[in-house]
Order: sequence, then structure tokens, then C-alpha cells
Amino acid sequence: MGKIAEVIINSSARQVGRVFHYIIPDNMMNRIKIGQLVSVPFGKSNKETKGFVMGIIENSEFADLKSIKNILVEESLFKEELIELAFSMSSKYMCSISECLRIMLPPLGRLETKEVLKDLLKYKDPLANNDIVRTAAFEPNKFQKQAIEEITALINKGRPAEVLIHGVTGSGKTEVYLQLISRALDQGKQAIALVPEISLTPQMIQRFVGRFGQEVAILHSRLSDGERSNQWYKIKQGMVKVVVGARSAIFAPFEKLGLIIIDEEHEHTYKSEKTPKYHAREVALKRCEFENCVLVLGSATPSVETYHKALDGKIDFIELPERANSNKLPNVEIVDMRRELEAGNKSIFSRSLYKAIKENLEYSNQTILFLNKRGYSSFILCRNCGYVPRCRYCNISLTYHLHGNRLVCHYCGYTRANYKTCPSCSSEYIRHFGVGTQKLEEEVNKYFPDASVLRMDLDTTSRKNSHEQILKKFRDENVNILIGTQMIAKGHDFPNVTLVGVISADLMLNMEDFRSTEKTFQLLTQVAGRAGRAKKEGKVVIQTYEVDNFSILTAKDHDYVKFYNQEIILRKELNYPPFCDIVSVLVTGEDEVKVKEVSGEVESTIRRELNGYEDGLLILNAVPAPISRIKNRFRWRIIIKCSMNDELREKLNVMFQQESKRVEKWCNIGVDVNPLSML
DNA sequence: AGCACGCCGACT
DNA sequence: GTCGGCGTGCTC
Repeated sequence: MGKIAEVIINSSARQVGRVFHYIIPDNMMNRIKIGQLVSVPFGKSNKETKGFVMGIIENSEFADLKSIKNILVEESLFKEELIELAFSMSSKYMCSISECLRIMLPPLGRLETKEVLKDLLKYKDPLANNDIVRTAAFEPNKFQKQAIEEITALINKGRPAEVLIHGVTGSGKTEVYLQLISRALDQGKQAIALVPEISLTPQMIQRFVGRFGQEVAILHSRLSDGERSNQWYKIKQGMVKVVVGARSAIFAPFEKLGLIIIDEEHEHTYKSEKTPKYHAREVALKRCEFENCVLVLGSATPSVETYHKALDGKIDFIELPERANSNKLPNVEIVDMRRELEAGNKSIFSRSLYKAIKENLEYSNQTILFLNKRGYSSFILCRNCGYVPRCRYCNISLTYHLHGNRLVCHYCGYTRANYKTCPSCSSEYIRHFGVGTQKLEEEVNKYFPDASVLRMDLDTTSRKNSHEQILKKFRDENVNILIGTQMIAKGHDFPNVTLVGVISADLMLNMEDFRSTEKTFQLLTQVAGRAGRAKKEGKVVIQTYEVDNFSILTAKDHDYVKFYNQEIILRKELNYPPFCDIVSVLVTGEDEVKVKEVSGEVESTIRRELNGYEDGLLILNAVPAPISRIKNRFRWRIIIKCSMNDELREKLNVMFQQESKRVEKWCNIGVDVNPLSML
């Protein structure tokens, strides 16, 4: 009796997202390995299909088994811990196993054709033309030293562990990471460091490469497929020991992983927007469990969820309360914009900010102006009839862009010429309102005609490396003013910046999301951290209409703990995470009537299936999503608040599978477990 | 996702 | 009679 292989078919269809049994032919018996890519006959027509070998067993309860046709890649692509991780993700995020397996790999084609090996021999190394300057470790201060010793002890123990490092801006977290990685390498283990994509700057890369040289692989979103495959293979072969990368680097195929670091752990970029909608922090924790390694989370403004766990004693907690360079935190001033209007100041600069910029220009110090809104203005409005132009495919207002005098939808990219007269009432009094970065640039030029100005937002950074070029120019040429959206908020060190102006804190506060206060606090703290990084003292001016909001007040005092203590009360009262899990069920389709009808049916099914299930379960009515239409598809949503466990997860998985199948002709059902954005 | 099976309307 | 519409259900 020949042995039998458990195979996962390479298809995203939920229906086939389970193990299928195949006979291992005699001639393959001693070649078959767990984690291999094979081809198998599948379905009525025995179509040759790719599949992953997940296990090898003696017997099967199924009759009439078919045989494996071919081994496509001889080498195992997954070690067992990663297979285990894929299964757990598939269940947690309610998606197919093959989708979870595939995000762990570079494109399959290149692996099959062994392109990777050829590339390796050429050593197409993206770091090759960097002049590597090796740097030695710094002498840590007493807090850094304590953190390093404590966590090293955990690494040496070789048991799963999770640690939060809450370190104020400039407390030297990166140095702690670097020394911890060194310790892990000393133990013969490997390490993964995740950073938000936006912080994956040349400076950041230099620090890692400077310390670990050729032993580092860098994974970022701008790698080509070939480069990605190449890096993956180098990691797999043990040619590198450290990976620095964005979200998906969490799947780096190391043999003996000892340490995972997640810098800026509160960042929302760690949550994938695409299926599988995983959160790298949660996946990292699971991976640590399976591989007995240590997870280190670092942030100056930890997510409410993580800090709550730390206070509860569920994870280890280390504080770095001092700035490593002993610079003072900047002085923050809040300006009430209502008073400005009362005083007859209709410009977008408060008197205070204007004065501060003027002074900064006199002393040749640099200024950063932060505005979390790109484009020229927020929206267009007819003053005569109140008409607001909206996207014809998404139900959101169009944004005016100075370039080309066009209206642009920031969700789908739809663009059209600006209106000369109101399409509704033909009035000529159709004007733009609100301020975006483009308009801000214009105002800066008007009020400070002698200042040199740079703007950095999605519209000025679309070309490769434009990011770095703008920042380099700002630093090296001592440009007076940098205008930007949230992409300027983090990771950059500008010794000559002494003033940060937040043009409007209200934009962030008024998002339709229970996390908007948290996001506001984090962003304000981050931008404030850009002021006074070196010897010079910094100043921050925050303009707002909501001067009493606690996230603004606590950001002014750099007081995370005070912010947390107020926020956690609200979360508890309103039963939001970390006190519950949220499952967002999104029904989308082109036929509005059908979408509404189906979402009602799905809601009924959920209520019926979960009837009498547990206390604390709350199923909200199906309603149109805050953005009720995107790319011509209508969107309705059902929110389930619950306390997730294996039984409930299984029940929901089965239910969504059946419902998706039932309605697939008219609608798509998308599930997001613990979404970060409720739009 | 595919693909086959199967049960009703309009055609040489 | 039978060609082909797409609802339903299965894939080791």
C-alpha cells in the first residue's frame, strides 16, 4: 500500500479550501516532501492543477484516489511551522488556505523555472551598488541596557514571548533593536524586523546594513518580482540572517527564527487591505508561538489594544522614558481657529503660526507644515444651490486639483474637468472650499514670497525615489518650508527643523471611525516629534476648532498615559476593541436593490445561526457603508461585535462560505476580522 | 473557480 | 423528438 499525500489545491475558491488526498506514485515515494509544489489531476475533467503538499499519511477514508502527476519544485517551499501558520490564518481571517500559502511565497512561476537560481548566480543584488559603511554598536544608556538584557534573556530561553517597548520619540529604540538582533544572531538564530513601508528610508536601511552588512535582506513594496524571488531564495538558503521589511516580511522563510521586531506597532499599514486581511502583529504573535521566538513591539504611541495587554500583564512591558540625546520635547501650542475668525483673520494661518514661521525664516531654521489632505481643496460647492460634485462611481465628493484644473476622486481615481458653472442650477458661484496641500502651497507662496518651499504628498511622490529626492533636497539645501501629508510624519531626522505647524487637526478628528481620536493623538505626537530633533529647541503649533478634545490636549502635553486612560474608558463604555472583536461583513454589487436585499438576507442568516449564542454578542443592522459606493459597486455592511473563539470562528466560516456561494451571482461578500478602517 | 449533470422552452 | 438555457452540486 503506497502512501498518501494531503494536498491543498492552488485555488482561492472557498469551496476547495480544504485538504485533498492523492496517491504518491512509487517513483516519487522517496522524493515527496512536505511543503512541495506538485501538479495533480483535479475535478471531473482531471484538469492539471497546482497544489501544495501539506502532509503525508498512510490511509485515506476516501475511495478512488487519484495520483500526483508531477513534482513542480523539488525543494520544500514551506517548513511545517509556516504551514501551521497558514492554516491558523485561514481560519482567523476567514479566507482560503491556498491564499494564505501564496502570500508567503514570491510568484510561483519563477520558482518552477529556477529563475531564482540563475539570478543568484548573477547576484542582482539591490544593495550591491550601495557603499556600505560598517557601524559599530553605540554604548546604550541605562534604560536601553536594561531593555536589551531583559529581552536577551527571553530570546535565550527559547520560549514564546511578547514584549512592548514604550519609548518616547528619540529614546533610541532602533539601537535597542539592532543590539537585540545581534544577540539573536550570537545564538545562531535569525531575526525579522518589520517597519512601516514609509519608514523604509535609505537612512533606516543604512542603519541595518551598516550593522549587519551582507547578512541583511531588505524587502519593500518596490522590489520587482525577480528581486523579490531572489531575496526570498537567499533567506531560504540561509544566505542572510536578518530581514528588514514591510508587512509581508513577517513570512520570511527562516529556519531558526529567534526574534521578531515590529517597529511603530500601532501603524495601520501592518493590516493588509487585501485578502487575506491579516494583521502582521497578530500573525507575528502566532508565528512566535509556533517557532518559540520573541516578539518585540515598539512605539512611542502604542495601539490601545497593545497597551491594554501590557497593563493587564498579558505581555512584558518595558519603558524607555528618556530621549537618548537628552533633547527637550518640543513646546506645543494649541490655537483656537474660531477666535481667529472672530478677530477678522480669514487666512489659513493663525496669527501665532504666521509669526512663528516669520521668525523661523529670519533665523534660517526650517519649518514643516502638516496637512492631512492632498489636492487643492476638499470639495467644490455651489453657493447658489448647494450642489456638491460627486464621483459618478463612488459616493464621495470630488477633490479639486490645481494641476490641469481637474476634479479627482481619491478613492477610484476618476477624474473630470472642473465645472465653470453649476451643473445643477447653472450659477457661476461654484467654488472650492476647505484646504488641501496644493492650496496650502499657494498660500505659503502668497504670505511668505521669499521662502523656498517643497511639497510632499501622494501627488508629488508617484515616481520611483521621488520620496527620497524631496527629503534629501529639503535637508541638504536647507529649504525653508516642507509641506506634506502624513507621509512626512515619521522616520525622518531633520536637525534644522525647529517648527512644525499642523494646519488643521480637525480633518483627522472628524473621520467616521471609532479610532479617530487614537489616530489623531498618534499623528500629532509623530509630527510634533519632527521639531527639535538635534540641539535646537522645537516648537509645534496645532490649529483646530476643537480645542477641548482630549486627544489634542494630551498630545500637547506628550502624555500618552493620560490619553490612554481617557480613551480606554470610552472603549469600555461603547464596547469597542480591546473589549470585543469586530467582524465586518461587506456586501457589494452593481445592482443597488439586490445589494440591499442580499445584505438583509445575510443579516437574517447571521441572527438565526448565532441565536442564543452568548452574552455580549451584538449584531448591527445591515446599513449602507460610510462610503456607500466605490468603483460603481454599491456597499452595504453588517457589523458583528463578539468575543471571538474557535467555535464561533468555525460557525462564521461555514456560514459565510454558504452565503457567498448562494449569492455569488449578484453580490460579493467580503469579511474583515477586526478591521482598522470602517469605511 | 471550473465543470458536469439535469430539468424546461423553441427549433430543424 | 433534441439543442441549449443556466440552477445545483462536487471536486481526493
